[in-house]
Amino acid sequence: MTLQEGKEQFVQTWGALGSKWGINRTMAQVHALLLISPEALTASEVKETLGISMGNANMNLRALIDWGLIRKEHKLGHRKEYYFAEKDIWKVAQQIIAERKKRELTPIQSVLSELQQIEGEGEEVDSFKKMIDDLAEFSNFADKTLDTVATSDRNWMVNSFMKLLGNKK
Amino acid sequence: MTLQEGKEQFVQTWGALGSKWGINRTMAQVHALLLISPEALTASEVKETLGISMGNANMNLRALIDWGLIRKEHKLGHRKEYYFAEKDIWKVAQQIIAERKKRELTPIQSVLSELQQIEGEGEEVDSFKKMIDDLAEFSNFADKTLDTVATSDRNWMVNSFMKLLGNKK
DNA sequence: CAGAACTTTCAAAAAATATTGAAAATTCAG
DNA sequence: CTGAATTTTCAATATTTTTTGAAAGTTCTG
Repeated sequence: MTLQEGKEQFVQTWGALGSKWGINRTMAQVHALLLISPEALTASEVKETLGISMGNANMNLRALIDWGLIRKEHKLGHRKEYYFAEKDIWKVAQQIIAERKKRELTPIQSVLSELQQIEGEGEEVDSFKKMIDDLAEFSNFADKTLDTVATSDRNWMVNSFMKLLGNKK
Repeated sequence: MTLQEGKEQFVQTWGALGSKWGINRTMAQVHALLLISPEALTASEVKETLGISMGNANMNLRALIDWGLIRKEHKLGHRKEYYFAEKDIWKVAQQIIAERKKRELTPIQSVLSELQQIEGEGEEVDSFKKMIDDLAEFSNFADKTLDTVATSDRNWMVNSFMKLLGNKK
């Protein structure tokens, strides 16, 4: 397999993975492309490489900036904007965790608190409340765990989990 | 908020969450419905409650069985099949983790090993290989961590992560 | 400051995904 | 076994999501 083939397969694979996780396939491909690009790229280069329209390239680049996964760069003497990705995979993971937590976990927690307020008594109400309580407890656990992971450095992560693995039995 | 309203909002919310995570909205709603249903339900009841077709109900129920999140039950003297969900949220989480790991992480790891085989030399090849290596290392870490989480009981999970949180600083 | 280069927006079109409904298959009571 | 009840399948349809492309906006050079 040549470098070129490898890069293409990587972009495809990353795109497929993204779409399984509720992330736009093209956005994931743009991210993949920038991850393996040593140099910052222009929107036009992204457009050409992936065979997408300018508007599409632009929208997905902006979405990636919103996610904190890539940044813009002005090159002196150049008119165009250059885009480059955070290359440290551990930081990438932390950023994704932090964003999804903010976008999804927090709203769920607020819905769960509301649902804990339902009125009425009886077996049915109790069992509903039990499920909501369990979910709230679980999401609390997830919240704390993800916070810890998302604010830790790589060495801490690896060490702690290795310890965890060792302790288990 | 009444029980009925609460149940409806829960089903809606769970459906919306699922669709953000690459899970069919209706499948997530069916799951939500069974999670908060003290009794096992027939496909017809699911169809009626969610206002979907029989075919759709059937397909999503089967998908949930494939995911190991619900099971069928034959009731003596009844012709119909009854469906019920695993209610222990920690087990549900473990099941989802185990399934997604099997369906997504494993295939990615195999692609990454292939990509480590690319030929050629030079700066560009080295930086590509570096990224692939980093991803492989990360996915290994994720694999082990998720394995640990997915095979542990709830108390072990809570305790360990609480320790982890305590140790951090 | 004019206008070329580049970026952004967004309504319309295309593509991908989910749903229906009707037919086929299966199951089981009588 | 028979046939009514129920479940399953899947091609056609509907819905949702993504992409395009053209127009508007912005920026910066000369």
